[in-house]
Amino acid sequence: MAGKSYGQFCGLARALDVVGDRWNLLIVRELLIGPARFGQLRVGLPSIATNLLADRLKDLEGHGVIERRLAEDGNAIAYALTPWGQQLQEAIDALIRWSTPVMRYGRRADSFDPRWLVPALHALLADRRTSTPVTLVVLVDGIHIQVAVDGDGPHVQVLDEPPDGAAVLRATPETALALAAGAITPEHAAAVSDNPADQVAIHTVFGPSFTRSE
Amino acid sequence: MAGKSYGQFCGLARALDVVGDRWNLLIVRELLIGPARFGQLRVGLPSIATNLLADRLKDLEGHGVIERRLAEDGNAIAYALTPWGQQLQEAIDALIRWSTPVMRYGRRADSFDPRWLVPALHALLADRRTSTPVTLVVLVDGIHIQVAVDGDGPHVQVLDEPPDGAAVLRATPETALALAAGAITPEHAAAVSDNPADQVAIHTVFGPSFTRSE
DNA sequence: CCGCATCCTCATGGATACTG
DNA sequence: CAGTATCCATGAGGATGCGG
Repeated sequence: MAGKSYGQFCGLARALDVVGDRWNLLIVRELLIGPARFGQLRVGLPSIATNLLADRLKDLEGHGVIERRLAEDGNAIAYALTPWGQQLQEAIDALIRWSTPVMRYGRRADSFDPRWLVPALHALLADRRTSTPVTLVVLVDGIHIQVAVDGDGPHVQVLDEPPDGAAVLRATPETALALAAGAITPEHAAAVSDNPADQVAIHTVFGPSFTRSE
Repeated sequence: MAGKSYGQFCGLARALDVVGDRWNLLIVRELLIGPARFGQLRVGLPSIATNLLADRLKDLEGHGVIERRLAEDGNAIAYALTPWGQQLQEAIDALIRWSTPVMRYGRRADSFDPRWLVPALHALLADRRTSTPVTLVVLVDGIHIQVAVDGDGPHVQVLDEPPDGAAVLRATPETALALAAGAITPEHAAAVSDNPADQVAIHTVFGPSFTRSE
């Protein structure tokens, strides 16, 4: 059921023994966005075979990376990361940052789920700090993604319903990524917004990467 | 030859399209220690099939992660990381740090190469900074590993020949890892050394993890 | 020896049908 | 909806061959 161990007394090899099998880190990515049920995982992992998803979930649970819970609606099962599993965010962030050269090629024929911007924005904005908290909502493909930056760093989450009164930046996936990666300037992106208040949030979140005091 | 793409417009998925196949990150780990020839890679990757190693090297070269060079001795081929490939260190560091819970089980029946302590020590000491540079040599299984910490962080490398005059800590693999991970105190390790000068270096390198000014 | 290429076997992944 | 069972395609693992 599980992949074969490398049999090496090495941290990297042992980490890969746990999460190195195909699909495993993508499942963790999905659960990093939030707890999910089997069917929801299938949506975020189009093209995974159901038997593989079931196998991987068992493996990850057995290794202590994820756990089964009761879903909010009572009797169904939901999967969620354990504290140890959540600590994979640092590694996933690093891999996402490393991938920026191959993301510049654009979407091509790949599938896309706007919720994937959650880990991406977190990774690319990981070093952001602000003394006064700032919130910006990025609207991509009809999904509202809230990016809040404070003294602890960025906090990114999907909003279930459109916010009112918040600064909103409507963007394509490519634009949102390029902005977070610093490949295009906030000035360029801000042009698409008409609200002056939005401009401040856009510049604060996506501005130069050194620590900002304001 | 190469594994199948996930077909997702997501940084993590694209990163895994490049380095997610079995053995790939372990090959990068070996090259992070230093450029190596085919045969040297086989030593650091016991149990890899030679055709797989050849395949993976082609894949990684094709993706721009590694490159073929002329070895030092002239006409042979050596493999080395490209600048982009070197940037995988951040991700590998994160995976190594994440693996500490599964490293505490000890070596068991796994194979071991003391050179694997190079990425491990780098990962576990990554946040160390000192205003005045400190150098400590860790001797494990007859291999001398130099750990130099300065204002830029730790610099870890294998020494080809024993140093003279430097502080040396003789340790088992488990002890070296536990020390770097903060699982045991420098006092405990320092007991194995008899040289008072060594004690300073041991405490500076392996002491509490907050930034040290001295 | 080193750096692969070829062949063969079998475990794993992938697609689809099926069941509680 | 949440998986399990089945079957086929593919890639890993291991042995061996072979030119430089």
